Amino acid sequence: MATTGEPEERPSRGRRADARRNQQALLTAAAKVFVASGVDAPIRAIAAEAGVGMGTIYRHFPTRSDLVIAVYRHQVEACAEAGPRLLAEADSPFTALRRWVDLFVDFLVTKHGLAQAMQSGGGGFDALHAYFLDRLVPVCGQLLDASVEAGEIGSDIRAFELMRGIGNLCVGRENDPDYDPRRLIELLLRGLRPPRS
Amino acid sequence: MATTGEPEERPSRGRRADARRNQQALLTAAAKVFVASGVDAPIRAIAAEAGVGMGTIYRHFPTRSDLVIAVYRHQVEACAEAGPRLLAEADSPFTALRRWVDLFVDFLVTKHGLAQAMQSGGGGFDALHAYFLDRLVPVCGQLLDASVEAGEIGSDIRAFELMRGIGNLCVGRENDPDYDPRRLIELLLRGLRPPRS
DNA sequence: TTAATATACGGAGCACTGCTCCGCTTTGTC
DNA sequence: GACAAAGCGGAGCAGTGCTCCGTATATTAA
Repeated sequence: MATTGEPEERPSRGRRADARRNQQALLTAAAKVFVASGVDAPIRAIAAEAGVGMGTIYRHFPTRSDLVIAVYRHQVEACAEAGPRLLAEADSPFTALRRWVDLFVDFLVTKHGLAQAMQSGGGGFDALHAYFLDRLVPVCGQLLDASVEAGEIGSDIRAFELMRGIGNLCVGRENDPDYDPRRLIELLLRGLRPPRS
Repeated sequence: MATTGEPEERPSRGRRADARRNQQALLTAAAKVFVASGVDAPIRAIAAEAGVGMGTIYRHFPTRSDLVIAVYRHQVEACAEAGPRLLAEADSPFTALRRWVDLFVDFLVTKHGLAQAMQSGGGGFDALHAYFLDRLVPVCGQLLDASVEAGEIGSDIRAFELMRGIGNLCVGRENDPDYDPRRLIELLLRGLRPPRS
């Protein structure tokens, strides 16, 4: 079963002080290790970095997903909240969509292995997959709907499919000069435009 | 170093009879296990299925890539050879490209985990990645060039990037009714069309 | 302050996997 | 049949995920 939960949302009221400290230390350590070794770094390495035992990390974050979600929650939220804002600010819904996709891609490609993990790769990442989708698909759907309404999009693509495709295109070794996911995503977006009359 | 290989191309002349038998048994066993458990199935499982020891499998196929390549070589070759043929047969270069991509996608999505492995996921799959690219990028490039020449393509996408994008879009659990990579690939191809005048 | 209890900690240990290494077996040859 | 070369098998090591439970600590009550 996927753990749905916000382990660090409630700031640990009523729990023991050492537990709170350890949870914070784990988040900090995980962020550091993720940058260095990717989101599928050995759990032991994160525990060591935080100076705690294996049991502690599993108690606070039963699955890998829980830890990754906790580490990146703020940024995912920011991305989700940017959707409506862009829609209000931009010249047109499609421009907003384009910018939002850019934001999303920026987030993905700077996190080593996150794009891979976000696609239900089959590790302990199921909850992560669900979290991203639950949080961002509606936002993407809103941008998509607005673009359709404005007649800027001809295709009947669904938000889930688009997001999954974008995520997939971001999978792979970062810093590869021969592969820029943005270029392909631009192509994908261009493919959404209505057929020439 | 990536083994460049063709271990089964030369039909084992001059080698001992048991070695030839085992190699064949391994190919058969691997094909079966790949279907059941994907291309990243435990090596032990393949060895067991073939009724040989660990040493034997590593002697014949030093890396996982070597084994995967050997198992699917025929189909990759068929795909590579289909390129020029389609170019000759089809109404237009872009139609040929479209059909070829279809062929490629068919191949990828029916092999559990192959698309994932083909993108240098970082396992023992480096040689596999190189093989696919060496063999298919030139074919794709030919189709792309012909399409550009015919004025059917406006973008300056390179073959490597396109193939990599297609491969990426095919990554993920097969048989997911909510995600059809073909739809996104169609969008991608549509995005290649020249901008409306 | 001290005692009692719930809470949390730590890491040994098991299962699984990749890969190597080397003593033993089989094959081909004379 | 004897011999060397070729090949085989699997024990064993290292890395990893995850669990389990004896021990330590924080908190509360007295």
